Amino acid sequence: MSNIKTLENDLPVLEQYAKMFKALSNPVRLRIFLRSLEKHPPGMTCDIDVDTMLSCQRSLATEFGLAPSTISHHVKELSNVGLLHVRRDGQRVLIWVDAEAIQKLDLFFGSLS
Amino acid sequence: MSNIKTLENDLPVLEQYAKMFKALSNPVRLRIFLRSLEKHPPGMTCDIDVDTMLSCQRSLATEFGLAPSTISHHVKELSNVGLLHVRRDGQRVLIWVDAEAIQKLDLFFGSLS
DNA sequence: CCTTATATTCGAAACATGTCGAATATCAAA
DNA sequence: TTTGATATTCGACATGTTTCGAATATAAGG
Repeated sequence: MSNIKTLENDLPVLEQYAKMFKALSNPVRLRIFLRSLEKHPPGMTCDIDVDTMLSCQRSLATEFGLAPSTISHHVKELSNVGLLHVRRDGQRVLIWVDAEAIQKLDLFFGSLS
Repeated sequence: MSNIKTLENDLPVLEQYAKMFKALSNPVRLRIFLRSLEKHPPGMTCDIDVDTMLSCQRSLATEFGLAPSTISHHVKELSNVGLLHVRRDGQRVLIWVDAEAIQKLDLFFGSLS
């Protein structure tokens, strides 16, 4: 299943993958993605471990040397393609990775080698 | 090994991955990549199975409905980041995927889940 | 050497992306 | 309800991407 021959001709699925790769193609977004992953490993749900989820885009902004609005923009792009989940929690915004998306990407490259 | 904590702070490596994702972030390039993969599975070297390697960018151009110069450009982008190998063979140009690059990408997502 | 078939480079046009700061929105706590 | 802290949206700008066609390059065969 998920073999190359099938994938190669499934244009809609191909475009979906392309979008995910595009989301990860920016170093800033890739860092945000990995940071959220560290704080909130896939498998846990939002309700189990809220405190360890990555929050505070402002701290990311200062750490990366970018404007908060830029971080906000990148987070949105990641969530638009389903790689990240976003939820407001008071003043902060919690973000965490989508476990299924990672699995999908893992399967993609696993099926190639 | 290749754990997230390390990866997250290794900016040069991160940028390398970002470049690979960018190369795969375009549907046309993703198709070219998968096509070359099908024709020439990783593990085989160029010398073993030259005849089955993907060649003829012109046929790709007509198949994708794009100008030959556009295909040439995309192939170059893929090879620039080490995902594709290119070799002239007479009038044609042979292209095939880099097995190591795929393995690297597989490892990347494997280490996340 | 000319012709034909392929591939690449180049310049240009249209479009998308990354970034900022200002304005606005959301929320908690005084 | 006002203030302070955070996040988002918006408009603008610089830069990058995608694509083409024309010009050039490379190679095989007459």
